[in-house]
Amino acid sequence: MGAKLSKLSGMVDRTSVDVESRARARTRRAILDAAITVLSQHSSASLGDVADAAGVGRTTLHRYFPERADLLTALSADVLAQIDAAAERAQLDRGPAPDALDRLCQEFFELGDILMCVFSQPELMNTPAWEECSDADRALIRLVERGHAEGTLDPALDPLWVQQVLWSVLYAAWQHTRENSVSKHRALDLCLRSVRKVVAANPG
Amino acid sequence: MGAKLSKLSGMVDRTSVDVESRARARTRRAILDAAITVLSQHSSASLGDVADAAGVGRTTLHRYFPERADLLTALSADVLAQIDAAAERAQLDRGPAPDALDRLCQEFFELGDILMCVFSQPELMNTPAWEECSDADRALIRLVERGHAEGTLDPALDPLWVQQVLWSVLYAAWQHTRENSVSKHRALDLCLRSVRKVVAANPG
DNA sequence: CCCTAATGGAACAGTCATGCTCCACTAGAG
DNA sequence: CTCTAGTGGAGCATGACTGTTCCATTAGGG
Repeated sequence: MGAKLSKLSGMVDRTSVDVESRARARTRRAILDAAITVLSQHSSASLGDVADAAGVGRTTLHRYFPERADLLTALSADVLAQIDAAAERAQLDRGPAPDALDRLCQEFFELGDILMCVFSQPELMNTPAWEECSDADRALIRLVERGHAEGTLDPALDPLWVQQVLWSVLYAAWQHTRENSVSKHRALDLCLRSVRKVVAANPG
Repeated sequence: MGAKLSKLSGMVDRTSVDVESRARARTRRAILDAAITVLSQHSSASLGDVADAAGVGRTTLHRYFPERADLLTALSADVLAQIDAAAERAQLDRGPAPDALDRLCQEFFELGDILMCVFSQPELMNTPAWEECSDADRALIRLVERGHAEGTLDPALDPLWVQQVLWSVLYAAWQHTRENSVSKHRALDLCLRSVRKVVAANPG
């Protein structure tokens, strides 16, 4: 991919590069979004299904991602970036730990299908970049340790477990909306309430 | 399948039927167990992989389950039966609701890969028998409603949500053992502690 | 020991996703 | 308007999985 782009940019001037990038970036994004939607529901969907969902031809998809592995790699990177961005928005280092966890929960909940992708494709997160040390992961670990120090988070729950529970309860919330036709608002409320109760420091 | 069995039983006497059934039942069980193990990790694994894991030839697998769909149907029924059996063992109608939920959690935790199967293959549970009304489901719903009446379970959490959280925290616990090399004992402890905190009625 | 059910391997055709090429079409920059 | 990047469709070769048949071998009951 890099070879092709550099070849193109060598053929045209700077302004043209921008315009091209706009068109290509739009298509690329459409494909990635479609991939997230489709693969979050059926992890072994064909590339044709993804192309259809993206509203592009299979040929075009192959032009952007020559092999299936290329699409998955790009998908992985995109998901990782969006998760990190959500964690950034939550400003985990600010305010009481339980409140910060609330904010993170809400930001992650908004990710929707991206969330489900991570769950239904755990093997997709085995790239070097995901080796359990994304920015979001590290921020969350810091947050939990801070909560322990503050006495606001249950000291019996180590950071990795808090992370597991957070993600799985988010998953539960989305499943709750899908299977039981519960409103997103209600699901988020249950999610927040449940996570808060789990991580709360024992009053005794 | 039924046709073949009835044909066989028509050719031999009663005692032989039992012996045959023993051999066949053993192979059948090996295949189902292998399917649970393999498909819980890679939901689109080939039948050859399942046969290998079961220690039988692909031909033999096809003899028991002519088509892939037949295997999945049998798998679904088997998983459902094992879940119901686990719920039965938990005796949900006995004792305080939180304690009963604890027992259910422990029984489900022991199911291991069966648990992961349900998670990674939700589409597999779309058979008539699974239409959200298995014995285990109904028992759990009764249990939560009883807890609400007793005042021992949080009235803000409806039965379906409790079910979602229970399953997803169980999933989290198993993932915790897989990814973070945590002992099963420790994971179960965290799981029980977390579920208890979530469902507890607010003291205030 | 004998016999049969049960199994495993090999081979085969059919199906489907994939990766690739070629060509015609369209929109948008100049 | 002209030209080109971008696109979409048809077609083709390939490989993997599937479902099936046939045959040789083995384990276990009588």
